[in-house]
Parts: sequence; C-alpha cells; structure tokens
Amino acid sequence: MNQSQQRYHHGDLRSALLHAATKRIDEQGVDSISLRKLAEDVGVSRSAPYHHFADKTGLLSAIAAEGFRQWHKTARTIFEQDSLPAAARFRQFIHEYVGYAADHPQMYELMFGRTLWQAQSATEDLKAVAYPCFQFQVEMTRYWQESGLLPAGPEPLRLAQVTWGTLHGIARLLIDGIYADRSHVEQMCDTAAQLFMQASASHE
Amino acid sequence: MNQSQQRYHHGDLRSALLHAATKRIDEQGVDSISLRKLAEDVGVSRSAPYHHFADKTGLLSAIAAEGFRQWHKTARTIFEQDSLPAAARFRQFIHEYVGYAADHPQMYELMFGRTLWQAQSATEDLKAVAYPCFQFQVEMTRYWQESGLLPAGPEPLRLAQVTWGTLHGIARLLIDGIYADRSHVEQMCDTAAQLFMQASASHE
DNA sequence: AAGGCTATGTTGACACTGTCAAGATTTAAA
DNA sequence: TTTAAATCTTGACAGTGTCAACATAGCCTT
Repeated sequence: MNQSQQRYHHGDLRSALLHAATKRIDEQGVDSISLRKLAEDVGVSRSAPYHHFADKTGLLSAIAAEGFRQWHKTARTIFEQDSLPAAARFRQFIHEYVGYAADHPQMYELMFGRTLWQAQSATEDLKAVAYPCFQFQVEMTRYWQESGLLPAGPEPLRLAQVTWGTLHGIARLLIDGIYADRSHVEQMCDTAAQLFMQASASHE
Repeated sequence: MNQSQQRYHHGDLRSALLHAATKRIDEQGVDSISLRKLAEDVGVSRSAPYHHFADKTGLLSAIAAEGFRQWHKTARTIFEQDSLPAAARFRQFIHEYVGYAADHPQMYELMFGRTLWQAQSATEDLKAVAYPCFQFQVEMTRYWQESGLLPAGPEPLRLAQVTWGTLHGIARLLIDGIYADRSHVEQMCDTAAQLFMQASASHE
C-alpha cells in the first residue's frame, strides 16, 4: 500500500480515506470501521483524517452521499428504460431495489440506517443528495398512478411512502438477519408487485 | 439507588441490571448503553454483570426477549378483540404496530434491529421467543385471507412477509429519522391498510 | 529570493469501551 | 464442619473517538 515513499504530505488523503473506508465497509461492515484502522490502511497517523472530515460521521456521510448519487442514477436508468411495458418495469424496479440492498447490505445499511439519520443528525451535504433521491420515488409513484398501475386514490406522497416502506422493510428484514432464508426474495418481490397492482385493478 | 447497605452480594443483580438497562434504553437509546455505566447505576463493580450474562449481547437479548413476550401478548389481544368487525381490527392492528414502534423506538430498534440478529448471531433464547411472534403474524395473515380481507392468491407466508415488511419498513423509516414528519403516520397506516384490502377486492 | 500564511500531518494525552484473569467473600451442599 | 460453587472485586489489556500542541510542506505575496 505504501506506494508513496512516506512523504510528509500524502497528496490525496481525502479520497484515499474514502476509498479505504468503502472497501472496509463492503467487506467487513459499517460497524467494523474505525478511523484509526483507516489511517493505518492509508499509511497516515491517527488524527490526520480530522483535517479532511469533521469527525467519523462526516466521513461516513461522504460515502453515503456517493452511494445515493449512484443509486439515483441506477433508479433513473431503470425507470426510463422504455423498451419494456410499464408493468414489467415496475416489477423490475422492485427486484432491483431489494436486489441492490441484498447485494450491498453494508452500503444500504449506511445509506438508510439510523447511524447517519437518527435524531435529525444528518449532514446538510447528505440531505442535499438524499432528498432528491426520495423525491424521485414520489415522481415514479405519480407516473405509475397516472398509467393505471397503482391506485389513483391516495396522494402520490402517501402512496410512495407506503410502497417504498414495503421495499425498505423487506430489504431490512433481509439485511438485518431476521429473514434468514434468502432464497425466497424473488417470490417476495413478486408478491409485493402483484399486491400493489391488484389494488389498482379493483377500481376498474 | 444504593438501598442495600453495600453487602458483598447484591442479592438480585440480574434483574436489577435488566431494570436499569431497560430504563436507560428507553431514555437514551440502545447505543448509549454500556455495561460499566449499568454496573455503576446498580452500585456494583465493572465485571459483576459477567456472572449473570455471557456478554453485553446476552444482556440485550434478555431485554429484547421480554419485549417480544409483551408484544406477542398485545398482538393477540388486538387480534382476538372480536367486538370489532374484521376490517376495523385489521386497520387497528396496523396502527398499533406502527404506533408501538413510534412510541418505543429504542425498544423496537433493539428487538428488530441488526444488533442482535445480524449474521445469525441471535441467541437461542431470543429465537425461542421471537419466532412464535413471527409465526403469529403468519397465522393472522392466513385468517385475514380466509375472511376475504386480503387476497387469497399468495401463500400466507409470502403475503405475511410482504405485509409485515410494509409495517416494519414504515416503522423503521420513522424511527431512523428518514421520515422526519411524524404527523402523517396515521395517514400512512390508513393508506397501507386500504391498499392491501383493495388488492383482495379486485378478485370479486 | 525571502518571508509568512495556510494546509496538512505528527505525537501525546484523555476518557471512554468490552472483556478477561486472579483473587476475595459469601452462600449452599456434603 | 469442611468443601464446593456462586458471586463480587480489583488489575490489566487492547481497543475506540477526539482534542491540543507541535512540525513540516507548499503556496502567495512582497
């Protein structure tokens, strides 16, 4: 790792820390992260990180923000993939959402977990990236309502809160180890998709 | 606190620790719990707790187990309250579930959070109390299906996973501080209830 | 080029944490 | 009454996040 011959200034410490942290999170989980270990990974002293991040939460927030940027892009891609019929895209979105969470449990935990959000402690930077992400969920819901896929009755915001809640809940029960059997994820997603779409069918 | 005149043997340390811990969890959150602080609360030395619990997780598991016992009782009470029509009870159950989580966020976090469950690390004692609790959710779902409230298509287990997932997801988004505005909880619950029940209506 | 300001990095220190080992004391069992 | 088991204590270790004080490098102005 020590490619730079121990110069006093690292040169790109901030991104090096982010990189090392992201790796550690994916491999060993958010809880295993420690600033001291990260510093050692990068070959720098204990308190050097404090010149680039306010504190541990600041560093984690930066990583989560990047995660939101990527997820937002992914979500948009799926949503705008108009080669598929609307219902199929709806189903795909659900599978992708839960799939992303299942494939990157630690990252999902960081992005949507209480570590960064509880007690309204989220950084302004983080909110700035996350809120548009949540907002997009509402926009998609509105579109699905207009195209008759989801019931038109409830306000888009309410309905989005419920549907997103469902995906989030399933994801969390999987991630947190309460649903131990992961072989039924696909079936659960299908059941959810069908449930929501059936709800709109009752109005016709 | 030090009602017992500093005898060498506390006499009822185990339950005293559980009591102190429960209080601290409700007031300051699971994360703020430390064995050392608990020991001091009770007036005992640092490592005395280790004679009653294997480790910190052991103590937390015992508290969560008690929480499951109580919740199971509550759920049964609502479900068996046959003075109300089925649909109203279904709605009430949803409100009670989310309400319980919102009113005891720290306890809910402990019971259904990754602290105790992740990586299949849950104690056997804990599983023994929690699994019947999950199972009851499936039984209720089956009943609601049979009475035409929920769609009869999906298997009860699948459907229960989705509906419980929804409640869990909403609860978590609230608890973890992602849904900052709590004034819409009731509306969200109603929307969820209606959504599920509409799904069954489409088959008639 | 010289001086100085600022960004960046270092070590020392503090107050915490969970957990174990070794020894002290009390209670229960034989 | 002697012995064994349960319970509690202090000492110690390896961690943790974070701050203050100091050191160095790079850039900007004069």
